[in-house]
Amino acid sequence: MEVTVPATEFVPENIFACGQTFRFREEGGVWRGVAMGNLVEAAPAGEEVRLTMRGRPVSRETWSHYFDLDCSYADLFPAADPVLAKAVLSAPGLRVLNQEPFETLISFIISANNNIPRIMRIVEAICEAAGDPFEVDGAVLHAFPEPEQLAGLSEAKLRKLGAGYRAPYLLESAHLAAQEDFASYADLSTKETVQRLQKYPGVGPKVAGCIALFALAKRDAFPADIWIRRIMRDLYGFEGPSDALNVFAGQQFGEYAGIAQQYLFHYARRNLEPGS
DNA sequence: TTCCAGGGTTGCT
DNA sequence: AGCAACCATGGA
Repeated sequence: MEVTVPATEFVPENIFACGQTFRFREEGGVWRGVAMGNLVEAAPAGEEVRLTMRGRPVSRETWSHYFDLDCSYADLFPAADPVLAKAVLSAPGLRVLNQEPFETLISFIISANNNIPRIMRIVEAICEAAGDPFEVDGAVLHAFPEPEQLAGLSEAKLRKLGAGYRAPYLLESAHLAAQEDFASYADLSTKETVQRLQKYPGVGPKVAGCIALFALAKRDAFPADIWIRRIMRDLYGFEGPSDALNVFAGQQFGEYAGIAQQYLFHYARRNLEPGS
């Protein structure tokens, strides 16, 4: 499968290195990662970016949804916010993906009180330990595990892979997810979605917001990590619990507040001071 | 050595 | 309901 996209609408670094997915790396100007049992490559091709997917057959429509290609990222927000406008200008070609729910659930349980390079290592180790192997050009890659496959690992094994104290959360959540139909979340409001996701151990309001936004297409979900809280405090003068922050974000950024959140996250990490 | 990272859970008030 | 201590790990 091959898809080409205008380079102005798809900047791999601002998509894959933005903390929404943890399986993509850059090498020699080409971004590679695994999604939906495929090796995904994003390579520059003149005025376009060529996306090449190899592995388990997946329809073009599914890929289009994965990369959110049917959504134009121009004019998503109310026009009168200079901070957001600056953040948007600083991250051209950013897109919010629609990832697999179970992978997103597990990845963001791991993300709690953790940093992105380490999250990537742990996710990769879990895929190698429990995911279905597949071969592309003689290289062996691994899909993200199904819930039953992850549930088959021991707590000791998960700790050895770097999961630390989150190991039991991962196992219990994998067992729960094996009984779950994530398609049923399509009919729920963002608020109901975020509440229901918190039945998973290791999932609080922030992680639930990430799953809602990055996997369940709830574009008004507004997950607030330390960087988002920092930028909301310093540049918007807002501090408060996640419920109040969601209300504020909806008023300030509109129905695509989650996409605004992704621009702001990108901007904060490049322009704000760490710590405090 | 201490602090920090896309936080959550537990226990106390 | 709000709040603080605690939680594995590794890089800075």
